[in-house]
Amino acid sequence: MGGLSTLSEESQIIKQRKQKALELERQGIELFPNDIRKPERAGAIKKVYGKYDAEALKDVQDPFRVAGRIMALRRFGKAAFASIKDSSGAIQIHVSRDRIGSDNYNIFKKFDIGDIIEVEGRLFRTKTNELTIEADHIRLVTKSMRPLPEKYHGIKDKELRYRRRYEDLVMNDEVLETFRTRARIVQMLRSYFTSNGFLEVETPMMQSIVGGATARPFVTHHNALGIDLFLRIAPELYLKRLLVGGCERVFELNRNFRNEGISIQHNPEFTMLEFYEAYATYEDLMVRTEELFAQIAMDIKGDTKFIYQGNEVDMTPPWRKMTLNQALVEVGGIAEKDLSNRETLLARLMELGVDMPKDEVLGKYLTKLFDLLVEPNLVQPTFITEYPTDISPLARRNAKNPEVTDRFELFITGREIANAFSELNDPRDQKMRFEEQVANRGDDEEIPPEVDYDYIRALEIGMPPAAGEGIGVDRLVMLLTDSASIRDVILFPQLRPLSSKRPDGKGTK
RNA sequence: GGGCCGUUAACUCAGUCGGUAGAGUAUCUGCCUUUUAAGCAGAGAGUCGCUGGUUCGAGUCCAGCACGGCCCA
Repeated sequence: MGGLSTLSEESQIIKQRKQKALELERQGIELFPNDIRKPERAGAIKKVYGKYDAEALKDVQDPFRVAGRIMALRRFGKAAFASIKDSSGAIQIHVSRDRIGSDNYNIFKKFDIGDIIEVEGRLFRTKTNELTIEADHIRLVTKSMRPLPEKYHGIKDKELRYRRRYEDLVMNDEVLETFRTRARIVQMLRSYFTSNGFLEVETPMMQSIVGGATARPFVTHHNALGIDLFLRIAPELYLKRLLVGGCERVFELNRNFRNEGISIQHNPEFTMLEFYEAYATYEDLMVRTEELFAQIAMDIKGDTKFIYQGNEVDMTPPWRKMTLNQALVEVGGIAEKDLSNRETLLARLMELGVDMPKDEVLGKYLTKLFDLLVEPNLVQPTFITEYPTDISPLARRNAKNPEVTDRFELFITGREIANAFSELNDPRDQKMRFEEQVANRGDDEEIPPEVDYDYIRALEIGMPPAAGEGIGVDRLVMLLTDSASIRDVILFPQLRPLSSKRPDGKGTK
């Protein structure tokens, strides 16, 4: 696509625009002035005077001064209408030669769609009853050297929208709306935890030993220390060190990095909220999660029931709870007697087109089958509990059945949104599980290659009984903004660079 | 990693059976002082993603590659 070239300087439109800019400059017009006083906001003016009819506006003597981007321009020789957009909304202006004088009007004639301008004048209503500013003064604020996308269809190509989010934001108002909602959700999460006595902290993004999740990390190198560092895949082990240190309620709201595939619900860097609460169990966290999510839904949607991608989601507590095995039987159609039968599980996986090694722990087979057969069907909020211990190395064993842990994952609209458990705080058990993990690692890059003995040491100092949870913030935002792709809730999602050169000259792959 | 689809003007898109490139918006020129996807008349604007191949001739057919989307793993 021609539009994807980095700077298509040759385009005649751009040449013409630069030419016009030069002409304005020669006439002594500043193209990028820096003495614009803070303008009034289009949205605020509309909010107040939207109620005034033509008669009432005649009594409003005060002029209003706005600044914004010209989004539409309809010229008629000696007068023109334009739509001026700022971050609060758009307002129409009317510019006539008789009112601003022919010198100024000739300058205005050189303004283009996309330019940012300042306009001052009184309000009136047009024949078609649109609230409009009759310009007394008009001034260029920032010259635009490049044409905006088509005014009616805007910018639709998803690749262009993600690569040039600035243009997407200019053209598609709902984009800013989505990110405003995102900001509100983040703010609500933060204030929920803060007001419940949780301390917000920041723990290392660069870690010398990865941990806290099963995922391939990004590797970087610290020159002065002469060591490789990993971008964190989770903050968990540091937050639990803080529990040891006496921070009984902590949370961190920040980015994690996982060196894995990119998909409609995966971005290499994503935002996670992790919180830890001493003297609580995973069952307490279920209640907390219900309360928190219902509260956010009420605030954003005005209801705990809302539509996501055509399906109604009902977040009214309490939510459905099932054990992993129950879900596999009832939703996944696995026979109960097969749940511990490696051969039949493997055979079923083969049927589904998944070839897994024969020597994996049973939990891997069960969760893989769950991913395929159950997860997509969990549309309404559902807590899945009793995850096998062999795939939950940081979770506390269930008191009655040590083969499973006191853990849940939360699924909504067929996606994992949260993962929580009562924390393992017995350093002996933790050490055993870590060492076993590392011993069986092979060359699995998703498993840390070394045991974090300092974390064991911390547990030996003593971590109070606690429960912790991670919430996928991007996915929560997707749910509440009815976004189909994680890229729609991340301002600058990761894409392959357009022209990255490899040493072998073969392009980017 | 696999499958399907896409990539043509700044943007949104057509392009038939293989015959040498089209529209709308935007831009430029002219007309136009109440329009709102303003209107009317005219003009300019293209490495048809890239590289090869088949052919007298390729946007179109074939192969490879790049980037993206969706689905699967």
